[in-house]
Order: sequence, then C-alpha cells, then structure tokens
Amino acid sequence: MAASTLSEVARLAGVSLATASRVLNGSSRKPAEDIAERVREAADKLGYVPNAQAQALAKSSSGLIGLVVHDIADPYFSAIARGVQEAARQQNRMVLLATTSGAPSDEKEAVAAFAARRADSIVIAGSRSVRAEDKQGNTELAAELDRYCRNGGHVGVVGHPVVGASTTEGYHVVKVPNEELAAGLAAELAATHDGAFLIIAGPEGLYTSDDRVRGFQRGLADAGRPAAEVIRTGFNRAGGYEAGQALAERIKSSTERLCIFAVNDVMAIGVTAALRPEGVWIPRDATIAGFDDIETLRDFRPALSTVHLPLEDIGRLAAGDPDTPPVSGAVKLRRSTETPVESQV
Amino acid sequence: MAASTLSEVARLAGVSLATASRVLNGSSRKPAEDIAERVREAADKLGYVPNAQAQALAKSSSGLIGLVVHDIADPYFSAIARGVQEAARQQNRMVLLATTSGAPSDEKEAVAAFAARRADSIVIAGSRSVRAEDKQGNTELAAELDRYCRNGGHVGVVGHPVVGASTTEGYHVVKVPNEELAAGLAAELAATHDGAFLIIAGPEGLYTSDDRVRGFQRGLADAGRPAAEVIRTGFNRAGGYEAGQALAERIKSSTERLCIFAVNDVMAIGVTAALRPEGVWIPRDATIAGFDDIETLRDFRPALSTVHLPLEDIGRLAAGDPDTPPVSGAVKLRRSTETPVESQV
DNA sequence: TTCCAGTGGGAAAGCGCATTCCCGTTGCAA
DNA sequence: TTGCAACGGGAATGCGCTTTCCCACTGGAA
Repeated sequence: MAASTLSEVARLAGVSLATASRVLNGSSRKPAEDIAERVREAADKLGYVPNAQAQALAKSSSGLIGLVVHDIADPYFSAIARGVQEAARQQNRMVLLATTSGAPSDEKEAVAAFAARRADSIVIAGSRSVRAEDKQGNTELAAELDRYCRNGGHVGVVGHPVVGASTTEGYHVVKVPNEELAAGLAAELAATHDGAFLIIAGPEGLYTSDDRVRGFQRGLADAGRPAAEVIRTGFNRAGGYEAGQALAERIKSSTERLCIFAVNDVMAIGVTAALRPEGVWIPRDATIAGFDDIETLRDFRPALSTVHLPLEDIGRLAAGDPDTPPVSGAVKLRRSTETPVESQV
Repeated sequence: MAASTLSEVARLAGVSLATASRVLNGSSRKPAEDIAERVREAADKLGYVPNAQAQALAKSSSGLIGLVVHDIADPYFSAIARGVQEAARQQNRMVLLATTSGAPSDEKEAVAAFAARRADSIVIAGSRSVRAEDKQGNTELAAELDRYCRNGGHVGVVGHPVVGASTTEGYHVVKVPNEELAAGLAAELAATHDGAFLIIAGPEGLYTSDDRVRGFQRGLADAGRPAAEVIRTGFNRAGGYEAGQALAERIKSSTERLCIFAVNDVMAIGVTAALRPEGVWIPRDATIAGFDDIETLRDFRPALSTVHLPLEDIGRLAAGDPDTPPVSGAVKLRRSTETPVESQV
C-alpha cells in the first residue's frame, strides 16, 4: 500500500481536490468550517501525509537547506551544524547534509546535488583553500554556486568567500575575524611570555589557517616581538600530534620556554598529547594556545588557552537567521599558557 | 532566470523529451551515440541541473535518508551521523537531518516530515524512553513509524526498538550490547578495585542508561560484590557535573576509595570536572569509568576508562549498509581506574 | 520480393499537488 | 423585485520528469 494521496482524501470527504488542498496545506483561502472538518477527518482516517516532493514541485520551493561540511564528526563543524539546524527549525525547513573532507571538487558535487533538490539555500562551512591542487575544483565550485545563485538560490559561506565566486546576488559570507582575534591572542600572550613563539599551522593556502598565522604574527610584531617560526602540518588532531612529536626533542634540549600557538584547538590537543609521553609538560616546559574554544574540549587539563568563537551563532548566521548577533569572538587565557610562579629558575 | 528544464534541453538538441531523459538520467534504453552527444552538449550549454523533486515524484523514490538525533553537536551522535553519512554516500543518497532533544513527540514530528519527503529510509538514534511523560509521544511515534513502514519505508533504530512499535516489515534495530558490555566492565573493575562502587545514571526509564546500570550491577553480582548505589541525574555533561558536586564532600570525608561508573563518557567528564576544584583527584581519591569511548575525549587526562563502541559502524548499520561488521564493543581500562601503587596507606 | 523480428525515437499519460480561472450562490442595496 | 459584489467550491492546467506504448524504419531470412 502506497501512501494515500490528496485526491483520495478529497474523494472520501466528498469535495474537490482544490478544496482538500486548501484545507490541509495552509492556503490563503479558507473553506467553510464544516467542510474543512470533513476533510480533516478524511485525512486523518486515511493517514494522509502530504507529499513534500509534489508540493515542492508545484510551488517550486522545497523547504530544504543544504549544509556542506568537511566532517560532521569534527566538533567544530558539528557545533556549526547545530546552529544551522536551529535556524532551519525556526524557518520550518529541514537540513540536508553533505560531507566533503574539504575537497572543492566534492563541494561542487554537493552543491550540484543541493541544486538538484532545489534547496532554498546552501551553507558552506569549512576553510576555503587556494592550494594549487584545488585550483580546478575551486573554479568548478564557483561556477556551480554562480549558477545556483542565478537561479534564485541563497548561499551562506562561513569565513571566506569561495575562491573565484563572482556572484553577489543571494550570496553572503559570514565573516569570522580570525586575523584580528589571532592578533589579540598574540598581544595577550606577549604580555606575559618573554621567550620565543612558535606557530603550528595547517597547510599553506588554507585561508583560515593563513589568516590566523598572519594575525598572530602581526600581534607579535605590534608587541615588538620577533616573528614566530611556522611549522606546517595537517589542520587536524593528527597534524598537531605529528608536529608535537617532531618538537619534543627540541623543547627538552632547550632552556628557553617556548609558547606554541596551534591554529585550532584540536591541533593544540594533538600537540599536547604528543608532548606528554615525552615528558614535556604544559605549561611547565612550554605553553600552548589553540583557537575555536571547542566545547567538548573545555574540560581538558591543563585548560586550553584559546579564542572563543560563537560557532552556533555562526551557523545560524550562515543559515540566514536575521536576529543572531554578529560574530564577535574573544581571547580566553587559561591554564595552558600560565607561567608557573616557580618557572625559569 | 529559473533553472533550465529537460524540455528546454530537448528542444535545443532537437530531440524529444523522452530521448533527452534517457540520455541524461541513466535509463535502461541507451539512445544512439551521436544523438546522445547532441543532448549532452545542449544540457551543458544550458547548465541543466535535473530537478530531483520531479524525478522523485515521477519514479517515487527520493534518494533521501532521514536521520533523527537528540543533538548533532553531541559527539556521540555526530559519530553516528558520520557513519550514516558514509553509508548514504555509498548508496548515492543524501541525508536529511532532524534534531529532537530526545522528546518522542519531536521525533514523531521528524518522522512525519521525513515521510512527507518520502525518504527511502529513516535512522533513529538516541535512547528510547519509557518515562511516564513520554507515554503519549511514544505511542504517536510508534504509529507514525508504523504507517511509514506500511507505506514501504525502511527504518533503522539504534539500540532499542521504539516503544510500542509493532511493525516488523522494513523495521530493523541495531542491537548495542550495552548490558553485556557494562557487565564486562564491572567484572574487570571488580578485579582490581576492592572498595565500593557507585553508579551515576541517567533518568530512570532511559533504556540505554537502564541497560548499562543493570549490566553493571549484574557484573558486580557475578563477581560476588554488593550492588552499587545508583544516583540519577541528567544523561549529559551537566548531569554528571551536578552529581560530581553532590558527591565531593562524601568522597573527601570517606576513607574508602570509591569506584564510580558514569553511564556515558560525557557524564564521566562532568563528574571529574566537578570533583577537581574540590580537590578530589582521579584516580588518587576515587576512580571513574565511562561508556562510549568518545573520540574527542581520548586525549583527556587522566585517560578515561570506558567501553568502546563502534559508533560509526553503528550508524552505517542503521543506515542499512550490508557489509559493515556487527556491533561488538570492548572494555578499555585506562588511567582513570588505575589503582596508584602508593594508594591506600 | 515479401515478411517479420528487432531497433530506436516520439507522443502521451501520469506522479501528487498548488493554483488560476470560472461559475453558481448568497446577501444586500437600490 | 432586480442587480451586483462578494464569497466559496470545482474543473482544469501545469510544475519537471519517467515510462509505457506506439510507430516508422531497418536488415536478414524465406
């Protein structure tokens, strides 16, 4: 037995298709109460569930909002996803999910799929990349988005505009002040840390990573400090872990305390995890700060200094929620960058 | 400009609608190569994107798979979501997301919405509840699922069957051996811990929580130990935190070392976080174990003893992936339940 | 040369619904 | 009583696509 249709309901209620439609699916014209009641009864009896596909086709608006993330299990993205989901709920829409591992060509596929489903809007989270290998993917993605927008779609991008996207109509980016915040973090750290700084960054060409590196260096410079050395690695925990392993010897053999800035929280955690078995303690032997202020990581010890980002709000904004406050962010200095009282003997 | 349609493509290519459809959207009948090429060119020129809604309507199969979770930002759910997403990708489908905070009545809404969109299958994650206030919600949810299945839908439930669901056709539950694993955990803990045990559980009536409590008690009994006291609180970090606060005094004033079993990892983290500022150290003053083995929490220190659950596989299984191994799980004893060498002076 | 199976393109009938007209009713002013 | 506007229900059209059915055409066997 296939799901019952509107015309079955109409027939059972003894009314026309039009009337049944008007009663059941919020039209501007309201049929008389007695007849409406009859229709509702019939619908109930048949267990009628309107076919959203057909509705979408008829009124060309799907009530769908597409979300593109690198990895839904990454707490950064899942926090954003929660915001998008909330906004969707308020707008009475549903969210369609796509994960891409960050490859622009996959993102292009996802956008095409969303466009095919006639999603009312699309949210793209995850860092934009200008790496050479993503060149073509970026171009295709931009073209796809362009077409989508021209056809009346709305797209919200987190952080940076999609590389090469020319559209302005229906296209908006939720700016995340990565650079300013990183500069602020550097300034605050420079106030209490005398030694050298080191940045553990993602691959060159990842906008988010690059912005944070640039901001941090600027903050350092403004504080009259020399630029920090930059180590490039993966933009995730594994990357941080590797970098930490490579760093352990160096920290142990040096007398100077290093202040490490990992460009995101999970990388910072990775670094710390790699350092610990080597006997390098935070903040005793080195200090470390991250970025994002991931909720799940707040109970981590030593508490991670970081930059708070209102990820949920970011998601909401990208999903077009009008009454969400603009993105602000704030430096959070915690235990991982505290200079122990008895340090530096 | 609205998106171009198949008939525009057909006209431009000088062929019929039927032929264009056969060329572009994988039909069993393959038109001649020269004509196919013409159609493809036309489609490309017009930037044709097939309307999935219309396709779904015409062949009554949407390529959608609905996922119901309590909270997508909860790492437990986002791990499952990743599995579902992967399975969907393999099956060439997209996933529709709904979050419900765990209320059966919301879940019912979500299922109805999925049914309206004619999702090919629905995955429900998150603990079933038999609490009194959920009675009606459960009944409605069961009815909705029942109808959905009768109409040919497939549903996969994680953990326990939906309360009151009578359908068997198209309905399958991914069994999670919570009870056995909890019993195993109790057995292993009892082998090294001599003192009392305490369980911090979720609200009574939450199947997952109840199963784990029951299993743990059974394991204890099998090891010849007295039953553990059970404290009920929220099934999340906040609940654990509260319980931890309530417990601190007691632990400090007692000479006996307590072994705490929090029924999931985030609760365990909450407990630990509440205990720490009170000067209660794990595992020195008490030991603690969780359940789930949440990935993001693995770098937590002291490393949390827990029970590993293949969450991603669970998601994949629920989404109907045939070649995913069955759910197994394993006890992971780590630092948080180690008895320090110099303990118990 | 005739006949028939086989091939491949096109016309048309929906899929389930929203919506635009159209028309029969009703109520009220003239 | 007549006329007209306002109201409310119904028939019909179309959203963009798949798929069945039909038909014109081909080539090879008889």
